[in-house]
Amino acid sequence: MKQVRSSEWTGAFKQHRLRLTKPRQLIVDVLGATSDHLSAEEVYLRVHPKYARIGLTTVYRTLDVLVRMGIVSRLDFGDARSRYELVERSGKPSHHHHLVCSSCKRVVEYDDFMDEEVKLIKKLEKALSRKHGFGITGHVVQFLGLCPACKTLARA
Amino acid sequence: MKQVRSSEWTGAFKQHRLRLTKPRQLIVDVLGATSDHLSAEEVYLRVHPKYARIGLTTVYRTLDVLVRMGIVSRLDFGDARSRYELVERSGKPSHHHHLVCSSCKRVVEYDDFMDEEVKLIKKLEKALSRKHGFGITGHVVQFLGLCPACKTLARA
DNA sequence: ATGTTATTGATAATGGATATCAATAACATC
DNA sequence: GATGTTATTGATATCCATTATCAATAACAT
Ligand SMILES: [Mn+2]
Ligand SMILES: [Mn+2]
Ligand SMILES: [Zn+2]
Ligand SMILES: [Zn+2]
Repeated sequence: MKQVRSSEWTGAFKQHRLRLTKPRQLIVDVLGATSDHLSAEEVYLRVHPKYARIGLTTVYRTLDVLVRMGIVSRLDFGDARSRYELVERSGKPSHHHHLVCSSCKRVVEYDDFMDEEVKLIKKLEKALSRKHGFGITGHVVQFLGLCPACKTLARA
Repeated sequence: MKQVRSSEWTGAFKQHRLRLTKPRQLIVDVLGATSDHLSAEEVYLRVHPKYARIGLTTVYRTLDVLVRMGIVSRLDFGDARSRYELVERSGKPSHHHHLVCSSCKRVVEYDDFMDEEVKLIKKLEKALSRKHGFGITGHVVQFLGLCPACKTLARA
C-alpha cells in the first residue's frame, strides 16, 4: 500500500518507533476534524467511508497507541464506553474541562476560570504528591447535571 | 422471611416508597463497615457469608436503588467496573475527593484544601449553569498518578 | 392473618473491549 | 527502486461487567 508521504505526525511516530500506517493516519484525521468526543465505534464509522477495509479492532488498538503517545485523551462520561479527543486541536481551548448531562450524555467544553482551576490543581498536586508519595500525571474535573433540553423534559 | 425490625435506614426507604428488605439492609451494612470503594461483585462476596442466597443481580439492582436514593455514590476509577461508597460514613471526611493510581488502581481519599476546592467549585457551578443552562447536580474531581509502590516498580 | 405487589434470583442475553493468529504493509537497508 | 524483516492489520472468537426476563417469594398495608 502506498505509504503516507509525510504528515504532521510523522515525527511523533518515528520518536516512538511506531509505523505511521494508513489506518493510524486516518484515525488521527477523524479526531482532528471534529470537536465531538468520539467513541471507538464512532471513529470506525467515520473512517469506513474513506477506507472500507478498516477493522474495529484496529481502531481500538490505534486509540490505545495514540493515548500512550500522548496525542489523544481517553475520557469517560459515564455512558459505558470510552471517548476520545485530540489533546491539541485547533479551535479548541487548549486546556479545558467538561460539563456532562447525566441524562442524555451531551458534553460541553468550558475553560472559564481555567487559570484559577489550574492554579489550585497545581497546589493540590504538590501537596498530595508530598503527603502520599504519588507521582501525579493528570486529573479529571467534570461537572454533572441536566442540560437545558433534559431539564425541560423532566419538568413535563 | 423475618423483616428487618428497624434500622437507621427505615425512614429513608419509607420516604421513597421502597421496601427495606434483608438484601438491601445487608448491602448497606457492608458499605457502612468498610472504607474501601467496593465493586458490585466485592459487595456480593461480603454479603454472601451472612446470606448465602443473595444474587449478584440483586446487588447490582440494589446499588442502583441506593445511588438513586442519594445514600450511595457511584465512582469510576478507570478499572472497567463501577465502585461504590456510602455518601456519609463515620470516620470518613464528609466531602472528599480521590487520588487514583493509574497502574494498580489503589485509591486514596483526601480532603486537604477542600474548603478552597468547594469554594471554586461553587463559583464554577454558578457560572456554568448561567452560561450553559445546565442544572448542575454534582462533580468529579480526581488526581491520577503512580502510587509509591508502582513508582518503584517502574524504576526497576 | 391475609392479599397485594414490590422484590428477588436463576438464567439468558447484551455490548464494549480484548486475545489470537495468519496475511499484509511499512520502512530500513541496500 | 527492489528486497527482507517485522510491526501491524483485521477476521474471528472470547472475555467480562452489566442488564433483561420472569416465575417464585417476601415485605408490609390493611
Ligand atoms: Mn473535550
Ligand atoms: Mn471515597
Ligand atoms: Zn441532556
Ligand atoms: Zn499503584
